[in-house]
Amino acid sequence: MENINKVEKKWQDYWDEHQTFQCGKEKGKQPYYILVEFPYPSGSGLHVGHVRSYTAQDAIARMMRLQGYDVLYPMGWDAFGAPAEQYAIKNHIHPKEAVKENIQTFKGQMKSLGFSFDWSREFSTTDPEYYKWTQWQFLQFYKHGMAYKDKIPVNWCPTCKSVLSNEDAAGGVCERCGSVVEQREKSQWMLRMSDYAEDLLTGLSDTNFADRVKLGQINWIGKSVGAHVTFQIDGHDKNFTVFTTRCDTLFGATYCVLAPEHQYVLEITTPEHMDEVKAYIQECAKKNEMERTELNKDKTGVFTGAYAINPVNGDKIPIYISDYVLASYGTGAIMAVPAHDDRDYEFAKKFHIPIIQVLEEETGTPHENEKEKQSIVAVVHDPKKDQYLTINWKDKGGRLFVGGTRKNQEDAVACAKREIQEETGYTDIELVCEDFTIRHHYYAYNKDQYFAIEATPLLFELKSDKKVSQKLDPDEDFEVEWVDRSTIEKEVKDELHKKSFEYVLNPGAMTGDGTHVNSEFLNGLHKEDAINTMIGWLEDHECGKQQVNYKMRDWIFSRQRFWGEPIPMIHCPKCGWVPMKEEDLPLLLPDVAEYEPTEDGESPLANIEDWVNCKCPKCGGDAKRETDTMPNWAGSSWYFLRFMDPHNTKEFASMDAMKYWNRVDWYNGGMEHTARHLLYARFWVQFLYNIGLVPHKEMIWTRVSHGMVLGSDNQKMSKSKGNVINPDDIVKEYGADTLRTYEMFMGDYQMDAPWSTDSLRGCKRFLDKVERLKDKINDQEGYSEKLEPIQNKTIKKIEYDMMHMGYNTVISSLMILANAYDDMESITKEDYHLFLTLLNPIAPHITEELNEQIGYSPICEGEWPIYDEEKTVENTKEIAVQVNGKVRATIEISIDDDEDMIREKALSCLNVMKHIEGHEVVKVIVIKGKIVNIVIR
RNA sequence: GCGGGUAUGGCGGAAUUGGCAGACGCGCUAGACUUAGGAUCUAGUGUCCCAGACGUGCAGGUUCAACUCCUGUUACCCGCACCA
Repeated sequence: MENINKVEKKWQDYWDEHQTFQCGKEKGKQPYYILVEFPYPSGSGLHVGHVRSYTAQDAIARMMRLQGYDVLYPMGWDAFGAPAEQYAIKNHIHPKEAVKENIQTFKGQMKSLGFSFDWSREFSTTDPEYYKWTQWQFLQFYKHGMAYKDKIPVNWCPTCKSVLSNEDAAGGVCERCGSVVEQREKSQWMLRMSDYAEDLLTGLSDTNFADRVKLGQINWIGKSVGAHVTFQIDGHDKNFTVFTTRCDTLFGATYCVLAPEHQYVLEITTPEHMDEVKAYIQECAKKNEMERTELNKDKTGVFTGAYAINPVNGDKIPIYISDYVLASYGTGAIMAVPAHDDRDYEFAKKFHIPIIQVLEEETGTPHENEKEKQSIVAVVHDPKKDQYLTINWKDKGGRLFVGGTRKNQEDAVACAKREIQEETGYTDIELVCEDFTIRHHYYAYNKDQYFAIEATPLLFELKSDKKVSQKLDPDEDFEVEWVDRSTIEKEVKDELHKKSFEYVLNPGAMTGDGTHVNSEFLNGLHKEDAINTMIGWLEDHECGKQQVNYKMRDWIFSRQRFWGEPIPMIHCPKCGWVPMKEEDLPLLLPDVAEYEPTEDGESPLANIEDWVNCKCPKCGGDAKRETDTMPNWAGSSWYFLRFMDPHNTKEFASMDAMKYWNRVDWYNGGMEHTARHLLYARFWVQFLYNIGLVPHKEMIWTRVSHGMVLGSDNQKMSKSKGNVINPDDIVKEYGADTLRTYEMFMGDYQMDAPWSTDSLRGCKRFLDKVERLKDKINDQEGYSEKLEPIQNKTIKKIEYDMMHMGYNTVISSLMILANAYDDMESITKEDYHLFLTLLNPIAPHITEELNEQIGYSPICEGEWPIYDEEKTVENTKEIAVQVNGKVRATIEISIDDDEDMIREKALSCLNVMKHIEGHEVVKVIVIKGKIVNIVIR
């Protein structure tokens, strides 16, 4: 098409002039709300990644409008935030100006791509008319006791001079600038999001989020059910509480650990340990989170000199402090059970703390009337040959290690040494490790007896080949063989011996399920029952109770920045914190030229005296404003509600408008926002619901996430890699429709896909071909009969695929349809118009233009075609005939052929006959309309 | 370590319920039309020892039939990461 950009502009202007995409105007249509994450208007302009998701949602919006829905597809700007502030500081302009410029760029780009947004609903989170309501909602949080100020250790970015949320400081580095985050104490506004942990979890069942999105939410909330257990401190009139998910292992607790920041540490530390403890605490304070959570870090810690009393057995167990216990999770204190927790195991090994096994893994099947025995499984390793000593019982038991029963008073090691000597003759061996016992059930045929044995796995190292003669019973008929590891993995079949080998080769805590031992009233119980029994015991003895814990904490809601919504709170020396009067909102940001953060980390607003000084709304006395602003996540937590009623000056959105649109039917965004933004937004909405301001507890029904557009080198696009594609360049050279078509065609929408300019050209060729098809138009009326099946099938497929995000197959089926048109001598005008309508949601400009050229009224004002199910079925079909699962022929079947007929046809194929000749036909499977399989012998 | 995802030609990727693997596009090869081709058209294009056999990361299993279901395993990607 000549001058593609001019044609595109023509139709963009047409849509603007006719307000084609304004919604909510007509009564009686079914509303449908399609949402894409509104962008942060950065200085670098629209990314091809934006184009991908906006086009996808645009295609659905355009199709559904033609189908008669009242489609809300809005766009706005999430424009508060650090980059705009930084940019403004650098260029000595107000961030407002920078944002205005960027919005203009973004909007221009979006228009040039023909997205069918309802621009009449546009707003920016930085508009006072919008952030007035963000502030108003903050006041509601405050008034309902959901916002509070608290002095807490916070993540401090020394470069941005700002406090960061845990989320923004993920991994111990500032998300914005990458600096290493420090810990500081600061008074911060907080929202009680943790109160909503359970509701946020259960609310997921009222949504249709993709599974991976739901999982992201669940993991972030991090629920764990466990117990609180209270430990008395020996010699003190004090106790402390630990959180544990495994209170069933309490009999195995051999020490406790407090976080270095725990309030009791200095009080309980004995004088002789004080110096060491203080030094350790200091060391930890210096370390930032990054260092503390460093990979594979060795456990560190010190003994306080104090002891705790284990409530179940009265044992005195040492109290340590260590930074592997986090002050911020649970109670900041743990009971340590080294036998059954990996971290405790590691710590206990390092500090030589006793390890008590209280849980035995079980193998085999339990049976009545079992005889109890204690036994060993001894693995002997020869380091010189890297082989293991086995006993090959051949068909009388296969390959095993040395095993045997413990005699009276004999310990496991002695027993193992004796058995090794008796069965193999080796004597010069050294114990490497003795692992946790395993409970094994088996049946001994020779004794006609069921046994339950407690077996100790042991590992020895062979020092030399020194041997004495074996001492065998007459019935002991086996070969002693040294074999390597792979042979053992293949040939040792016995469950107990297999497990034992695994145990001794990878010694560590036993964290799985099993049977309790050494645990008095829990003995014999499995994990689940034991936990319940123990909780009952703890509650009866008033030293513990069931407790649920969440990883998710309260939301730190303060930022020491200029470019955010001011928090509408006033501090009065007499009245304390006082909320602003609602009628005084919005609290505007001042128009000043300087807003660098202060050195001590106060918000830039603190420097602006005119602004800070005010009167107390309660007593009228001199007071000061809060100078912190809200985090970036605030404005984006409710913007989708505002789109339903964007010009309302009395409410953030009217209940009527929200009831009309009902909720966001389909929300698309990046995977990177599916955890945090979505959680904040849901929390915000649930709160509004609880105070009666929105119609549903969950206002977002479906949430999907798109894959990234990668550079042609398969790497994330970035300026430094030089692989960035600017959508403007593509639009200019190939046109918006080509870019849109390509981005929909490039691959599975939910997965990352690399950019390919070659493939883009292919899409251009496709659109050119569509244009050329116009030359085939004849002067006949209606649809070409020959094309009707494929036309109807294509309509059906496109509808299905669109709603299932199969955009790439939407286009491939359109390509197939185009090829079918191309194979025709000629096509009718109606055929052509149909094709243009189907392609229109993806490529709206060129289809409108061609449609106009053949004399039709605009597609955007027309209707989506309705397919005829009957016509999607073709009269004849070719199906495959298999012989023993291999395709040997194809046959043509007619729609009314019955099974016998099809069987007949299949069996009479020449090639099929050749393959069944001389064989017996066992059966013939006929799957109607699909396949015939002839099974022969 | 935990959680999730992915693996199919030279490339991007199809295969809705187990039913002809490789749709569609790119790239490539040959030819046609052309002064020309980054235009268009025609034919071809998984591999091989090519009447056939083998092929969806690898090893098994279920089935008349497996990319699809089950068991085990490897690699890569993403998220979380001492969460008791």
